[in-house]
Amino acid sequence: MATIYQVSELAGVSLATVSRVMNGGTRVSEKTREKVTKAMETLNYRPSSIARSLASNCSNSVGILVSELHGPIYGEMMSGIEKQLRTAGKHVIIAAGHSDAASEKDGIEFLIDRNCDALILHVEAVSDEYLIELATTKYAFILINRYIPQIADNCISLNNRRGGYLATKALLENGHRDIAYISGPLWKMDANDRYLGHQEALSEFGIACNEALLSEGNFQEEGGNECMLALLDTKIAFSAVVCANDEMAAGAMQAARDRGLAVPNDISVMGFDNVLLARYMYPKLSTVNYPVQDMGKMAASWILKNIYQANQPDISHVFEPELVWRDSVISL
Amino acid sequence: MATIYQVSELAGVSLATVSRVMNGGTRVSEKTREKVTKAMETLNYRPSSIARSLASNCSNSVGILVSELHGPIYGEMMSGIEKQLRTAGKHVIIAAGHSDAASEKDGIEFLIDRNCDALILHVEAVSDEYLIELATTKYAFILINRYIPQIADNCISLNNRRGGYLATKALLENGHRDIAYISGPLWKMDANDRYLGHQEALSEFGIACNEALLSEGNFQEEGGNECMLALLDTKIAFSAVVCANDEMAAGAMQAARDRGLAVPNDISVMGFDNVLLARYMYPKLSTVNYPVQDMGKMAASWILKNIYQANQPDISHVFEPELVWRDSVISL
DNA sequence: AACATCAATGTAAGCGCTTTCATTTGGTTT
DNA sequence: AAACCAAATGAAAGCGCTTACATTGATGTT
Repeated sequence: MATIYQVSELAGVSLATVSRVMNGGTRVSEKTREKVTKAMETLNYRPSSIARSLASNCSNSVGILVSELHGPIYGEMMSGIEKQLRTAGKHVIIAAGHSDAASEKDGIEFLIDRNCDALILHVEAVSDEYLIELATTKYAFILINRYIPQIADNCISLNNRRGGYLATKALLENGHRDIAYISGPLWKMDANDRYLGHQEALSEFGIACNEALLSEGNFQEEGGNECMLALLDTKIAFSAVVCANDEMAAGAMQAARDRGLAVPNDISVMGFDNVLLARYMYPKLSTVNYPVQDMGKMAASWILKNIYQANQPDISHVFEPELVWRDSVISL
Repeated sequence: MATIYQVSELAGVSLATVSRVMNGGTRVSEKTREKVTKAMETLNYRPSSIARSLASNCSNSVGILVSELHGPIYGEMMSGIEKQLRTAGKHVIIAAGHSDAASEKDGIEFLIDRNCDALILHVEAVSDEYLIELATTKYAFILINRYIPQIADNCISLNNRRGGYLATKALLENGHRDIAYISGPLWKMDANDRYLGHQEALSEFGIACNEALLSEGNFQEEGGNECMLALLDTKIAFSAVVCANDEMAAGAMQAARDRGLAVPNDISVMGFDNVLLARYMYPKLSTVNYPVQDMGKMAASWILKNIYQANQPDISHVFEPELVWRDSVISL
């Protein structure tokens, strides 16, 4: 591996000059720039990103922590982030947090120890306080899918409440009046917001929210299944169920079928997130779109702008969901 | 940020000693080890991974290039890799190759420029020659899901042929005799191998392979859909179709339904890969399991063993697929 | 012609570690 | 008590860059 030293020697200039032509910025005469460039090519010179990092105190790396590397949401998110960041010559170091507080902290520490210039965090278990402290005292990061008022500028989130509202409103507008709800764990803010939106839509249509028609799930297929069964067991009639995410909707559909109910004819099902599999389900799932890839891109932009002083369009901190109409809901 | 220098000062020892206690290995008296450890804690010392990398000529990072960060397969794969590598204190830098030769080369260069100690590559467009040259002259890497005889030790792949064989054999054993096949792009080795397995099973049962019942798709849902339509249009009767991956199976099922055929009663559908969505489809898809997460882990082990001299169990280079029996196939 | 100015280039001091080699230390041996 | 030895420690030279500051040499000014 050729070093900058050998380049400088071959080109007959000083180290500083080589460094200058590498980094573009400062003025170097056209003649020497050419000499140096040619020397670099001859030697097939590759600057050592590590040495640069040490000398410049900037690693050009950003860490990203997601709950799981698999799973429908995270892939999209990382995809958006990577695209944006690689274009800018930054690289992405990944780690998984597994939705567990200790493990999430671990992941954050790990990334910090890796000298990332900044972090993109999708964490759900770690406390607000921890994050607030991290933000104010130590490290640059942006939070995806979470909103903490005290550090609002570090947050990029979805308007979950509006999403919940849209889902239920769509059902309402199509004649449904008895609507069950399968929520995520209500201690999670997004789950809670989505449910709030549901209530809002109901009350807008003058319908009392029947607590008996709420079942709290775990955001997973099997939870959706169980909740649906529980709902059916109440013997309270309902013509539609809205699920706080698509996986649970899949489980709910399955449960309905197992009880001999047809979707959507006997019961309409609404999802949330619009993950890939929503399109693959049968019937295709009506759901609410969560523009997670765009949000990933935006997070990357935030970092480019705030950490690397790059020009970037304005940052949106809250994204709006949209209804996606497919086949799992009928009009009454 | 405290540096090693401050630690050495506070502990009253030399830099070298601090370095020694950090790196465990060499002998340091218990007393000084304690002094140093305490000093580190007091100062909340974090070694700079960058400085260490520069000095030790080892970045402790491994680059991973996948076709897409989203998509059902890659998430699982990265998940396996990350788990394994992080446990060993290595970090993972990701990049996407987008199944395009130029873009894949780009990604590889990018990762090399990032001073990765080794690479894990899931590439499909780049040529064998390029990879052979890379392997022999320049860089350490392991290939996932690809087999190149000349550099077999750098490859971890699935026995695709056997998978194809298993899929068709299962159908055969359940009484199906007229079996259509929707393949992936046959220039891709995995697609071709799967098809070869299909033929093998047929001939084992003494059935001639009818070329008219082969339709070449693109490994995507919409391709599966089109192929199925084409197959149906031939008017040749068949009671089952095996698809070279699950996405195409989803498309095929959709197409069958659009033509008024029930799955599995009128037609059985077999997939391949056992991606997450196979479980979510309706009916649940019978398929062939592709243990991609384990393969990711194995790739990581290979690197740990070969690059970092860690103790690791023996490396398997080819993984065996297994049949997953679900609801999309009936017995005749 | 003497001087100020400024772009182009060079010098050298780090950045925070690892590692080789030399030195010190304290316990054993005789 | 002298001599010896291994274990513990220290000194210092890098690793391959960036960058503040110094130097050089054209050019323009008076």
